[in-house]
Amino acid sequence: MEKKNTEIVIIEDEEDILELLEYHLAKEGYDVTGFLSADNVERFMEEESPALLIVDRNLPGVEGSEFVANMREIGYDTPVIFLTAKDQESELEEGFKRGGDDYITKPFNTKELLLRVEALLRRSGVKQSEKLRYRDLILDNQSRELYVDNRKVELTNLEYKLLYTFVKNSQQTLQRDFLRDEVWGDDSDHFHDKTINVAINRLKKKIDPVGEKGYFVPIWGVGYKLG
Amino acid sequence: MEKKNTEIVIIEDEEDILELLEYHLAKEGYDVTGFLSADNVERFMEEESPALLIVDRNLPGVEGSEFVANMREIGYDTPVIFLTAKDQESELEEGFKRGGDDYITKPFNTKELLLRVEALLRRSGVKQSEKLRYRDLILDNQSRELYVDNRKVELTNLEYKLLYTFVKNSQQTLQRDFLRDEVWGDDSDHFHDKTINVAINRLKKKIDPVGEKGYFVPIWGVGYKLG
DNA sequence: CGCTTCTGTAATCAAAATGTCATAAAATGG
DNA sequence: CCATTTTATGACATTTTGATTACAGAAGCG
Repeated sequence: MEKKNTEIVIIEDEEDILELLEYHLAKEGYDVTGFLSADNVERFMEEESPALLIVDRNLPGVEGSEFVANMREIGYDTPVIFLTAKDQESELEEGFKRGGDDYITKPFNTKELLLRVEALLRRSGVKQSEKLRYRDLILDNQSRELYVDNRKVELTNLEYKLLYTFVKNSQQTLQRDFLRDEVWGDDSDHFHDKTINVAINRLKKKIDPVGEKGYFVPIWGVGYKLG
Repeated sequence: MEKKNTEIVIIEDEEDILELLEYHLAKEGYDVTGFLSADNVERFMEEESPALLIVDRNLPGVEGSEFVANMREIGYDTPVIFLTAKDQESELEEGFKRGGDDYITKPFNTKELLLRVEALLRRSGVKQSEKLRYRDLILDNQSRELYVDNRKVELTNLEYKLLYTFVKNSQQTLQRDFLRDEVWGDDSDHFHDKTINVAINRLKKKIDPVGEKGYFVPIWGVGYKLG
């Protein structure tokens, strides 16, 4: 999912709705944190810097719009989507005026919510970095991170370059010479025969420790290709 | 009105609605230019750079969403509000996917439209926030001050630039070359390998003397990223 | 000037990554 | 099925890189 690392905070006192939201957003690949009240949200934001807030207008204790107004005052410009049960214009207006960026009325359509979330994130400049994917691998060149089946896997520089080269040229069989030039650099003198084997072996173990995925298929006498 | 000089373009083939929109938006102080079709809009945008487009989805000739998609393709990222007569989810989705930023269904409530316009303009950077945040760090570019967990911390010029570069590009892994260009300047010849290490080390000690926050994560052989 | 502060350089150490080698396993061609 | 070639794997050695500290030149400032 391309939204990895995008954190979303939801503040909603109705537990059912909170869970529903968490479920759908998490399914889209967002990192979601839910709160039943605005109480500890500020502290959380200091620690995590979420990209988006989804806030119920009618919260117990501090009103949702009031909370957002406070956030704005102390300098946060995190985008906000308000949830509002009623469809009254005055409330709606107040929400916007206090610094909300969008709102949606309950009961809401999940798809619409997701679209609004996406649009708001795009608007607010959350970088949708270009991502390469192959099967369940996702390479994020912006942050130089690899996700395997949505789990982050740490790679060394060499491993990353190697995997990148393969994913960039999936479909093709990559010859050893090609890999040497592309990954190690043409200048590489004294290139040991088995260096590539070892490197691929290490990479394989990191992205598929069990060895059931068969990402790399050796082409005898030629090189490797993705499988 | 503080919206003076903010130009808005409306493309709407129903003349009544166009006039209505022009009237209300002009009353709010925007500079409004209406078009009955998308025909001459591109030329207009080249000359005027409006801050916002309001586009009917169902235009004669070129479709509204198609028009916007074209605009995006040739590089415009002007925010767009779509007007759509129908309430079909598929259409809705298509509009968002093609790069529109919001939509509103006809018949619409004028007040809501105005609120959306306001929110969208605010979000798209008409109003700049001078504060940059990351977790519990607050960088105030106005005064060049840094607050860590609401305590002011003095930074040297270099340190500020360095930290600013990181916060501005949180999410990303910043390569050493990039940092050198960005913080030290491209002219910097004879750049010692470890200069960046030392600079980051000093910065780390200032903003996190205990060393428990882990702001900077080294990416081996590449650079650093915020963690 | 003389002082302080900032910042680059160098040296040392530790950790991580990568290369090399030895051996096992697998594929190929008779 | 065997001999040969190629690849896989694990252990070890080497190299590269980063953290940290100390030092010294440079820049600002009174």
